[in-house]
Amino acid sequence: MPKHVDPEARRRLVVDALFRVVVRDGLQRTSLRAVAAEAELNIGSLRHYFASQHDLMHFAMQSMLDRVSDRLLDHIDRIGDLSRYPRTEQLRLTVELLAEFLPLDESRHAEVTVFLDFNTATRTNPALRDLSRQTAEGTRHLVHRVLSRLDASGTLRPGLDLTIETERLTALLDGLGLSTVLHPDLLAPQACLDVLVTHLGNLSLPTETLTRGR
Amino acid sequence: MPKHVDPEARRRLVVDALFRVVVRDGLQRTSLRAVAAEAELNIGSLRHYFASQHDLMHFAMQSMLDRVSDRLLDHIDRIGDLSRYPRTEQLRLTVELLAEFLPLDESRHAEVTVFLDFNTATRTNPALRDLSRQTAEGTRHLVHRVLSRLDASGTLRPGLDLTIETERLTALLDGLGLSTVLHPDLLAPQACLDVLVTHLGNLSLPTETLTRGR
DNA sequence: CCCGTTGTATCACAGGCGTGATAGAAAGGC
DNA sequence: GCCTTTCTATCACGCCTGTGATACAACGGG
Repeated sequence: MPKHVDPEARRRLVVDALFRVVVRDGLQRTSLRAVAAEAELNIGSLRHYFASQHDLMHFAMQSMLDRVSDRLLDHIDRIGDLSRYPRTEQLRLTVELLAEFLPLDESRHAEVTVFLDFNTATRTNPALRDLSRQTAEGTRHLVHRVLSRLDASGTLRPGLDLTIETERLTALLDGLGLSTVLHPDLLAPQACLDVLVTHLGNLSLPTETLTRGR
Repeated sequence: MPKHVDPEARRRLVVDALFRVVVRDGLQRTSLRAVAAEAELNIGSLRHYFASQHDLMHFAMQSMLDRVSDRLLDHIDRIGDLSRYPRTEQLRLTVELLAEFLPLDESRHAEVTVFLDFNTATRTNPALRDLSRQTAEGTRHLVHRVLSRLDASGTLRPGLDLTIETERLTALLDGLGLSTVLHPDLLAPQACLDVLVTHLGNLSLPTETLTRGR
């Protein structure tokens, strides 16, 4: 016995509309009325599902983070145990995993755009700071874990300071996302990927050593 | 015979106030009234020096970019001909130059904060897009030039793709700035610098080769 | 059928915004 | 001293914002 409307689906619909408005007009111009219009909903309806603007924003940001997180966890699951792959393959898989952070297709481009707008907003918006903080820590943890696994497999060059390398790779991913979102014409998706490949190649042992070590 | 007020100084005063408001409250909440209050000026006065909000914003962004640009050019002048230094010194000088982009002290922190807020705003603000675009290109040119000089001096490892390396280093700088501004507690200035040093060290020939080559 | 819950739709209000218009003060060349 | 230019200060207007209040429709269990 289904209820007339599914509140959860309704919220998703609203949040999707919000994302579209943010991508199109920026978070600054994302008002309740604009979102309602985009969702083809009356503002009264919208407010029935979100008590306040803050509620909507918080829920939207949380939703975005959940989607990214889910996709990453799913990707990690699909990979399984990294150490069972040959080392060159490990690098390829790692690139693919980290590419989830990059705006390489339209969907991820939109996602990174929203991500960026929300996160920069948190600097002066205490209500969302915790979310942003946790995300930043989460990203670092993931990057650190990935690097640790590669290191444990002997794929990386010895003597790397993983703390620094984590920060370096994280900053690289952030910077690539920023550039691509702000200046898509200056940095094509493929170039973005090339940079990531180069970086990981740089952290790893030379190819001949890798293939010998397979 | 000095005029009672120097219009140029007045504008600088207003722009400085605007920067403080942006740092404190974010660009979103930087209204004419807020800037006027921060500058302890009447909004009528403010509007006498800036015909419209757009004028003020454009002038402010241009001013910020000019300051960064001036500081960089000045720094480059101070260095002079890079190739006359030993190679390890070249790296140190390069780190120092590129550190001008990083929020390592309070002044540069504020600057990067404003820079970031303005640039992210340009995504959905056509009025400032050109400025942002030129800046992005300018940064890439500078980074490319620095890498080229190092390469010409034989300080870098051979076989590097400077196009990719330019993008990589630019993204790294952007990412470090972003992290430090959004999460100062997660990435200390010194760590920021460590990452940059590591990166440049990574691009260059091993130290023993460098000292032999001096 | 009836009633409570759920959803939809409006209205009104206070507050902030950029901006046009305007009035008055202050300064400086003549 | 006068007059023009420069500067300061206010008022009012229309627009958009989030939100409280409220009325009305629609559903679904009893």
